[in-house]
Amino acid sequence: MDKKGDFELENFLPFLLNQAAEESSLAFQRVYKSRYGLLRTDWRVLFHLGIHGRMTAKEIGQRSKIHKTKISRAVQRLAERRFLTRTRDERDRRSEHLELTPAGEAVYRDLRGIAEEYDAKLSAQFTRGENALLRVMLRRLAGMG
Amino acid sequence: MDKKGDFELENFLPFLLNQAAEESSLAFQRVYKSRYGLLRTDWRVLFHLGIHGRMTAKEIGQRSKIHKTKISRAVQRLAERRFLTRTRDERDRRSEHLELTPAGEAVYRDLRGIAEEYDAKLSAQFTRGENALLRVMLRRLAGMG
DNA sequence: GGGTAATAGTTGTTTTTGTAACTAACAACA
DNA sequence: TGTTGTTAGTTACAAAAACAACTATTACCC
Repeated sequence: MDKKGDFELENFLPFLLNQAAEESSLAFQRVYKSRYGLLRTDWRVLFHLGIHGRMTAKEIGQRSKIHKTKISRAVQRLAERRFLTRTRDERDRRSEHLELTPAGEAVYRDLRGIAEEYDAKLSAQFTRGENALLRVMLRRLAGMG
Repeated sequence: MDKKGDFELENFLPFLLNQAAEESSLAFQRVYKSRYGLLRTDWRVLFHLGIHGRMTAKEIGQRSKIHKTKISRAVQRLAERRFLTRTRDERDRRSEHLELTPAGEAVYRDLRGIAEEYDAKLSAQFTRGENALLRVMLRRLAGMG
């Protein structure tokens, strides 16, 4: 049926990973977008702070590999909505410490619960071993291995 | 070390998939971008035509799940650069058949070779069985299962 | 100390994307 | 035929991302 060769886009890992990433992000995206008006970078930053507590924009960047301009703007949006506070480091006045406000914590807890549920639902289609292996492989591919 | 709970962003599938997708796309992206000035949607459309031969924008959309406006614009760019030709279907004059020009074919063959090589390199870190399982799982997650 | 380089984060400008509304062609059917 | 609905693809405008240049502060080192 297909014209030439045996190359299949559907087996090309970068393509397949992108499709899986997009599809699996959709349902979760709808929640943080419609419920809190957050952008993708927003919830990621929020989660980093929710998980690790106070950190600087730089530290978030190191962990997430999100570009600093995206982080800067996400922090602005989150600060405007009083989801986090920024306090200058007095030892190094270039950087500032970011920390969730109670309101930010509440959003984090809510989204985190949804994330856990959603992750469980995705994982339910596979066995325990398959899930473990998948994560190992993805971490390796992500350069987090 | 971490402040609260045991939730780990690094295990959340949508996050992990995105990181893996981005990281694994980087090297290939550099090639099609720097060598041919193509965008992500451009090479995908190009590959669909390279693999399946003549098809309409709609058919590409059905297979790839790329939105029709993105396809429309990619087709425009590819047509401008004479990588493909558009011919109206005389039976249904709303749609047109897209087909790679020899120049487009050449680009496709080049990129396809690079894609195959690159995919092989990525796959080399895993066993045969692991690779097979990974693709099955990703296809399922991508809704292509 | 003074000059140069590095770092944290921000801002401005250009590309790309997302969304919705649109055109043109066809279909269905009274 | 005419009316209404659908489909293929495009265009316009708003939202977001990418990239480069910028400010402010600290570090290095002669």
